[in-house]
Amino acid sequence: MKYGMNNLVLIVGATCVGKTEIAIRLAKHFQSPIISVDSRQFYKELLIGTAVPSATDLNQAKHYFVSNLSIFDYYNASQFEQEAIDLISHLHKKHQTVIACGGSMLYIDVLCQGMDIIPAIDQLVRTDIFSLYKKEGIDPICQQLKIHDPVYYSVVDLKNHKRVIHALEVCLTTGKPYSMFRCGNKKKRPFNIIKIGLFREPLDLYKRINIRIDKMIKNGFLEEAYKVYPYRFLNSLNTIGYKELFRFFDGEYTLNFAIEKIKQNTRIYSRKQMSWFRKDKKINWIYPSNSGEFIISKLLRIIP
RNA sequence: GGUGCCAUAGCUCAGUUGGUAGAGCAACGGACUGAAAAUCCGUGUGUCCCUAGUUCGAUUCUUGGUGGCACCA
Repeated sequence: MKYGMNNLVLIVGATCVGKTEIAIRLAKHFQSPIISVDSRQFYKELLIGTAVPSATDLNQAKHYFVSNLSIFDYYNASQFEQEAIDLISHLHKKHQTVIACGGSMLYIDVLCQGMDIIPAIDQLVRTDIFSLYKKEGIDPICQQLKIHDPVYYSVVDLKNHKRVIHALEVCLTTGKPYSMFRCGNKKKRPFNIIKIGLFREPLDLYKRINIRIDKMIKNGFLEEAYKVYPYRFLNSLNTIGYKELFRFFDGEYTLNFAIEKIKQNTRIYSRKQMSWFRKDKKINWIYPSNSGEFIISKLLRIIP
């Protein structure tokens, strides 16, 4: 680590592992703000179901990217990259160490190494392609992609409609193959990044997940979800917890079944997170089952 | 007590005209560059309830058990 350089201490880990508590302890130690890297805590209408930190926790340190958007806003990882990087460089003027904390895998990677620059998609192109997909399925989209970008066509998962559709959107908007923009360059950030991963054994984690979800229900998750039920078609509401409760409101699920499904899908999500994080060799893993003081003293040995 | 039906993967069930078996869900693993809590992909050894018999060979047919369900007394 270079002397005198600014730090970004990034706390990652599966949902429910206990990131918030550690982040706040560190933030208090360094007198530093916290940047949330959680793609669902952005939305101000979603509080209980996305487990945003409590009011008390939020008062312990200045938080950014929490409740900063509405469910009606369009947002993506590239926008987050720009906003977060600008904010961090601003914060580094006052704080040598800034804390970041969250579990959204793509957003974490984008924060650390950036994303390729792609022109904004034309809205007309987007709706055209989507209605074609709705009408005729993925095949005609794949065929068009084959013509416009044979390179990407040969590597993309052709069954994953989101990838295929996006690639074609870029081709048709720009008139150039999507693979031209997709170079995968990793950006160097002008600060040290210290990645800390919190790990718990699955059974321990699953127990915490169950407790948290039961608590959410007790704290009024149903009311919160019912308020946004009319807008269920929004992407921001295609979210674990909300989507299962919507099916309960539809009469398709009983409440108990919906709650079981939320727990189950949260477990699955935690495994997907771990399968992403396992590949990242820069993460320093620690076990948060130890006492808070012990962990902080251990972390301070890692952080320059 | 009598009769009938059922017993196969963690669960719900297919199936094998006798050559040791497969779907859905669950579980687990993986991918991931502008919708990412999204989206997509991969993985099935299980005493085919037990016992005895027929057979080269039984999860499959027969006998007798055990358990469950239904109907009749």
